[in-house]
Amino acid sequence: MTIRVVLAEDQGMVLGAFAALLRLEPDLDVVATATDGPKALAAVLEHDPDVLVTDVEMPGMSGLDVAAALRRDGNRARVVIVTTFGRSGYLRRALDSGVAGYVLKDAPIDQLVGVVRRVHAGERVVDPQLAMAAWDAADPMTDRERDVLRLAADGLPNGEIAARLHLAEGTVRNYLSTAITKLGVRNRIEAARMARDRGWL
Amino acid sequence: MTIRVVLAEDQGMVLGAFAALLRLEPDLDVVATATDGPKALAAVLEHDPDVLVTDVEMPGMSGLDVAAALRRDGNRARVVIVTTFGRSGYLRRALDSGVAGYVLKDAPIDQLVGVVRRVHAGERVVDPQLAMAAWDAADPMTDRERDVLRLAADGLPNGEIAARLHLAEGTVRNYLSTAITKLGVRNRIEAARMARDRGWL
DNA sequence: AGCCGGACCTGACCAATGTCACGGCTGTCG
DNA sequence: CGACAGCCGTGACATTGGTCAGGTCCGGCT
Repeated sequence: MTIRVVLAEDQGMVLGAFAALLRLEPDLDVVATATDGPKALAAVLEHDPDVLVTDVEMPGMSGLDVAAALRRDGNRARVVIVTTFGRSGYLRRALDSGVAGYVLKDAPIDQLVGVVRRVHAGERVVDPQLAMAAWDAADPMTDRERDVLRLAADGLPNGEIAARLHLAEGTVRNYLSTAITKLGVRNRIEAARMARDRGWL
Repeated sequence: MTIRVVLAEDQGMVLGAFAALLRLEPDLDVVATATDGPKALAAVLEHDPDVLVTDVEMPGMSGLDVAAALRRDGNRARVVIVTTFGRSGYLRRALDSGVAGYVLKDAPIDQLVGVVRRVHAGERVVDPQLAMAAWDAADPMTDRERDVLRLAADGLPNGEIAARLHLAEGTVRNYLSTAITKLGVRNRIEAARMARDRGWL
């Protein structure tokens, strides 16, 4: 009774290393790999695996988007997210998307194999250290503030942000100002950095 | 005659995967691993390996810094850099630091093992796709411009940048202005993004 | 020597950003 | 209903950021 796994990760070398490692386990079978979001989704639909192991940040479609899409389709595959740093905002969205496991790339490698097995057995597994952090920092920003900050983070001037969102320039300034105040920072750059670090963008 | 390797990479899970993979090769021996720059340096000094395989971005000290330090000490270890995306500026600095190999994490996993062997045999190996890109984009910024842009990228206001560098505020503005002009962008945010993407910070 | 180019540094000026006080709208609770 | 709280949207005003036109100093070249 082997566990059939699909593996998605955009960095080819890391993907290869994870795949080689999972194949070493006699009860695991890596049936397909993918290097971006859409390919990951297609691979799951084609191979009908027990578990999808995926990175969050991938070209085209994030691992979270893939998980949400599978959820909508009623696909039976259980999803394990593997990500770089503890962006607590991601975890929140991941849980909303029905993700079954959430592991940090900082963790020791054995943990990955363990989580795949436990998730397949029906458990929901989240790195405990991260689970703590997720709840003490809820996103304080409104949708509009997030929209504006996202564009500002790319270096767009207020005028252009206003044009894209069909707002007055003063309004854009206002949203940025409230975002800056809520996050307790000094300007849009620090605000963008903090929001990004916490997975709020 | 096994090749003795030290492996440095800050993400524990990736480190573990690479280590497991290299250990599968009969002619390679992973004698130590490290999760930050200073530990990598210490591990090389203690174990005197043939090859150091290291990430660029690590806490404390970058892989490039470690390579430069080894070079200065006349250490015999040959250095292979493994990094995420093709930041051409990094490659330039890497070659200056006497690095022997440079591989992208996007590449297939087999390449890593091959490069380690070829580097140990005395070759200098650089991902050819990347080697091209490195020379068509030289860093146009002066040292001072880089200093200022680095701090601006962290969100510091001009006044504070001026204080840290013992400059007048007008001077800071001027450096940022020239950097913005040279890079052909609209503001400090875009300038920081571009410089980062190209490995110029 | 005199000239030139480039990095470094500066203040004055205008444009972009951040703050504030204010309305309109919607939903909730007594 | 009326009071309240929260999000959305706006213009006027102060602060910060970007541009310009210089100035000094140093090394290379004629």
